[in-house]
Amino acid sequence: MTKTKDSKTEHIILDAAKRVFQNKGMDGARMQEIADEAQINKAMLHYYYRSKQLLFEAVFKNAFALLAPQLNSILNDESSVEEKIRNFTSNYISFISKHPYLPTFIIQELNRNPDFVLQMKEKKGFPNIEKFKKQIDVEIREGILKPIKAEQLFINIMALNIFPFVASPLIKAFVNIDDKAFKQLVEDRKTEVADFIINSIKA
Amino acid sequence: MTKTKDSKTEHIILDAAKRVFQNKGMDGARMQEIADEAQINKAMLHYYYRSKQLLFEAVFKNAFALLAPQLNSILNDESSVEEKIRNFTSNYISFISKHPYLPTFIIQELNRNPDFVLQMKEKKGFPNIEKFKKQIDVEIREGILKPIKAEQLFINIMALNIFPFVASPLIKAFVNIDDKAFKQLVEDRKTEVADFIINSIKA
DNA sequence: ATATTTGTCAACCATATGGTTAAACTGAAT
DNA sequence: ATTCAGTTTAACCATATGGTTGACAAATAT
Repeated sequence: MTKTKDSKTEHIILDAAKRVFQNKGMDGARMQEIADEAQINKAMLHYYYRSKQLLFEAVFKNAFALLAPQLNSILNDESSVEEKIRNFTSNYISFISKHPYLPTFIIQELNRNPDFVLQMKEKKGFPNIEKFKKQIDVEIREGILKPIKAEQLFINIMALNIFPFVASPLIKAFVNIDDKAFKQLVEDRKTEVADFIINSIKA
Repeated sequence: MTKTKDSKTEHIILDAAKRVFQNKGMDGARMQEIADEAQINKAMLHYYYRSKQLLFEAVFKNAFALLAPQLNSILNDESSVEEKIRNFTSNYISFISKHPYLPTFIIQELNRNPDFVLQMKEKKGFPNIEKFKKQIDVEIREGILKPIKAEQLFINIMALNIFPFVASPLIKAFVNIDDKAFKQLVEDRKTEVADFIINSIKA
């Protein structure tokens, strides 16, 4: 503890802002609503975070920092590709079930402002595919996997895991199920998705 | 032509609104910006569409009506599952490459207002999974496909095809490629994705 | 005890924004 | 030429919104 005030209020604000921003997005969120959510005066938001933009960025970075390690686990772990896929699929779905707004929030805001991702890229710990690429090539050469481009496989893994959360209203409507059935479907995907992928790529 | 004015201005407005709403979303869009985009007085927007909400709904329904038939092709066509998957994957990616904002827009706005999907569900031509379900069960019984739940397969098909467009800024950053390389990657997916799915489900 | 910094609040401000109005223009029908 | 419905515009309006200020309280330091 060198200097960290870490005032309680500051944390309460960030927490309230998280809820509001993740529900409504930057454009839909109102400073007053965040203040109400935090049960605090609106001026406090500016006292601690200066502006809506900066408060938003604090929330965003926070959210991103939560997601990045999840993805790094599949990109940089030491286990075999199959193990990684099984672990990731199960862990990721568990994780997001606890934070269902996270992926939608990040994807939505990144689309709104694509330059934003450049700032993230600077940071250490930003997910990078290089190591994964090498591993895939090795396992293909060893005959464990069928030939596939690491990039495509990675996109597929992300897509199969993340998409259901991002598109849940659409899926619920098309498949014609309620929240409860959807939850079950997602729960089943913890193994379904891994099997689906492995099935496809195993030699 | 019973009564259809279909005034040119009305169309110009809808077109401008499409561009602005699909870029910025309902909350981020400004009526003035739409008016500027249409090179027209702001009052015209209200003259033809009454309110921002109604103009937005016109745009949204329009967008949805464009997407729905694409999905129906995989749900209701007469061809075999494998054919459907190959056709859909190729057609859908071609289609969206021409309208890259469509899926993001629809998903984003549906998340903002999940009740909205209920109104869509009423309409005829709303994608429905029932027929597809039966077909999958038949092909499984015939030994053409490995056992899989139709719902999960459908989600997987949607995910693999749609996700790259929705999450493009994220993917470009992780895979570390520029717009051109991303385009190529997506182009490759026209066959890659179909192969990936078929590989996994074929008995 | 006193001064100083830090935190909190109600009231306020400038501007942006969705929406309205009343007048003017247009072009076809009479 | 006049009328009239439909169209277009500039000027407005009410409200919402991000942000600021100055007074005051509560810690913290001297």
